[in-house]
Amino acid sequence: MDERRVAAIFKAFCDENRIRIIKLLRSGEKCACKLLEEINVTQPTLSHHMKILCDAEIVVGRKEGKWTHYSISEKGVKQAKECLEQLTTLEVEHKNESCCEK
Amino acid sequence: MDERRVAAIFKAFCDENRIRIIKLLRSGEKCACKLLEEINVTQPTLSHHMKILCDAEIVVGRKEGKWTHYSISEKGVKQAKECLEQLTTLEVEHKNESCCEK
DNA sequence: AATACATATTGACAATCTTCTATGTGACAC
DNA sequence: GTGTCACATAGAAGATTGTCAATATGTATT
Repeated sequence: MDERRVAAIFKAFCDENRIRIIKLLRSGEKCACKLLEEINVTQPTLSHHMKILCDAEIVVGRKEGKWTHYSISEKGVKQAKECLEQLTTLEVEHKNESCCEK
Repeated sequence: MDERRVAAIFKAFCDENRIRIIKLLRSGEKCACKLLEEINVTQPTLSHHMKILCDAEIVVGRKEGKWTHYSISEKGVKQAKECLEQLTTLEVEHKNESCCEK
């Protein structure tokens, strides 16, 4: 996965309000109006954050009439975890000798 | 863990150059000068990124004379993984009824 | 069609972030 | 001490992001 995509995924977790939103969604699907009641931003700002969360695929939106119900995407979360794992696992082969020895 | 700290941790993974740096460190400890050769930024910019990575505790620096050797922090990575896990695991209790029903 | 409601989009502004140049600091060699 | 090297810090410029008010879009109701 390229650096650009990785950055986009973890951008979901880089803002305090988005983290609050994710935490709220742990208790299950919620519509935007309910989320709006609980976090202290205007409706367009919430909409903006939901877009970032959906683009990162951490959250999915389900439209139903006038409402949009948001929930945590198990698939997206799995991908984020795998991404974090792959990014931070030390390589056993090709181990570099340290540079700049005394 | 509070939202501010969570955001700081994942900020480590929100920039393309920082992701490149982390990837480079998968092959083992590297000093700043070596990292500088491989990513296309100036020395102060690298220093700035290393500070963010160290603050997030994803990377640790080890000073040795003039040099600083950086490596991935197993402890910090573990914490980030646990944080991601905790943030995205659905709660079984207190399951909310969906709002805004037709 | 007219209205009301839920959400998205636009445009502007402020805050934050990335990057640079210039300079500072600490370690080693002479 | 003087010079050099590796890295950090300060300050400024430009880009990106978060936020809001205003407006648009789409859906249901009357």
